This record gives sequence, C-alpha cells and structure tokens, in this order.
Amino acid sequence: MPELPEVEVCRRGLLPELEGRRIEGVVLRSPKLRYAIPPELAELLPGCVVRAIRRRGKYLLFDCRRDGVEGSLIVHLGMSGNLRFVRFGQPPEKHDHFELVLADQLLRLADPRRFGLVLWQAGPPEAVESHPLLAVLGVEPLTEVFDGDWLHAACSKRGGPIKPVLMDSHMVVGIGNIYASESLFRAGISPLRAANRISRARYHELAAAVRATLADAIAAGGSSIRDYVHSDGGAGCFQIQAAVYERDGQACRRCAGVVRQIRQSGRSTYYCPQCQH
DNA sequence: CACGACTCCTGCTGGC
DNA sequence: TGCCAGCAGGAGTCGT
Repeated sequence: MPELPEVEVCRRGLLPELEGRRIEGVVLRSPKLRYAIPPELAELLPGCVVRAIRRRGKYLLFDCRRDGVEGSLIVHLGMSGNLRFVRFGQPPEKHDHFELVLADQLLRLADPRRFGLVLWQAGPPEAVESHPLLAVLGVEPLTEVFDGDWLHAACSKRGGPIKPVLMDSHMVVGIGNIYASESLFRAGISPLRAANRISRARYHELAAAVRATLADAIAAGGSSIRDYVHSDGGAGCFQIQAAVYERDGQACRRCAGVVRQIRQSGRSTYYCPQCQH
C-alpha cells in the first residue's frame, strides 16, 4: 500500500493522538513479519512517552523515552500494512500483529502480506540513522538536495532504464511503483530511457515532477487523514487520480495517445509512448 | 559496481 | 462452483 505520501499522511495522522502520550502497554500477536518483532518491546515500551514521530523514507520512527530507557521504534508498512486507532475491546482480526496500548485507545498494526517490520533501535533519536536498514538509504526527495543537478549526477553511471533507477531507495527514498510511473509521465520522460542519457535540463523537469507528484499526493491524503487512521473497516489508504497507473489501454490525459503497460525489473510500468520520450 | 532475478507472504481476480 | 495462474503499492540478497 504505502509509498512516501501514504506514510507521511499516516505520520501526520498519528501526531495529534500519539505525540507526547504515554504508552501503557504493548501487544505482540505475531512473532514474524519481515523480521521477528523483538519480544523485549514488552519490557521496553510500557511507561515510555512518545516524544516525536519522524519519517525516513518509508520508515516511521517513534522516539520513545522513560527512566532508564531511550530508543526509537522503527515501523515499516511493507506492501500491505496500516496503522489504525481502535477502541478498547475491538477484537483483533487475522492480520493484526502488533499494538500500542494508550490511555484511551489502541494503535493497531495490520499487515496481511507481512512484508512490513517492527524493530527497536536503542539510544538517542539520532542513533536510528545508523541502523543497518536506514544507514543505506538515499536522499529524501522533498528536501533541497534533491534537484535536477543532484539527480543528473546520481544517474550519470546508471546505464539501465530510468524507472527502476528512480525506485532505487539507495539513491532516492520513497518513490514506489505508482509514483515512479506518475512522475515520469508528468516530466514527459519515457520509463525506458537510459538514465545516463537524459539531459541535465530534463532532470530538472523530473526532479520537479517527483516533488509535485509526491506533494499532490500528500495534500490529497491530508484531506482524509481522519479516515486514514481512524476508519474501522475501509480501505485505510488513498490514491491520487492516476494519470497513467493502472490505465493500460485507456486514453492519455494529455495527448491523443493510449496508455501502455510494460514490465520492468519484475514490476508493472505504465506510460504514454506518444508523449513520453 | 550496476543490474535483474528471486525471495518473503496473503488475498484477490480472471480464465477455464 | 472449484481450481489454478498471475498479479499486487517493498526491498534485501544473490548471481552475473
């Protein structure tokens, strides 16, 4: 489910209910997501105050502290995870794996495909950056370093097609399969074009397109934050109006062409062959 | 080093 | 109606 915008919207939805609050208890229901959930969380977390909720790429970081304990809870939602506030007594469902017990409600993690993770990094907030999973991450696309010049340089040795490169989290974080296709459409660049054969000027277009696509999605999700973290049953996720994603065979929204679906590195790519070059 | 295939897991859809 | 293949928004690991 989540790419960067969904994770960011989730973070913002959690803030008012969780930041500054005390964790009363935890429930560990499933031993194994991508990794085993550390059992010591049952001793570490109760009594902790959540001092901040941060995001790095698609990872959510909950900075926790109490007497004798300081560390960050690391949560990744994988392909199918979501976090949701539920009332006490709400019975857990099949894929509810983990929850934080708060004074007045529960924060529950569901993840059917179990590609997500819940881990712990001891130490002050900055210590989490050195966690092996986070230390290898690339730049944040919504910060100032991510611009056309930076992208141009970062892609100068990448001879493969641009779309999988854009999704490489060791280079740039947060751009998943949907927003890679959408950003390339917005920039008018073919997903098949070799990354090192794209001009600096076009990389400026692409950087701007990535930022705009992610920002639009965050804005769209922001309007439904309460649904995103509070709804009981429903989707628990949102999607922007896609220009090309899952629109194989349909009319291009910009030209007279037809959107096509292809496969790159095992993932579906959607683009308009007529207006993307 | 860069790249693509493979891997983890469950659920849903479409074809027969 | 059942069964099976294929696919799904992530990302680490491994072989070339």
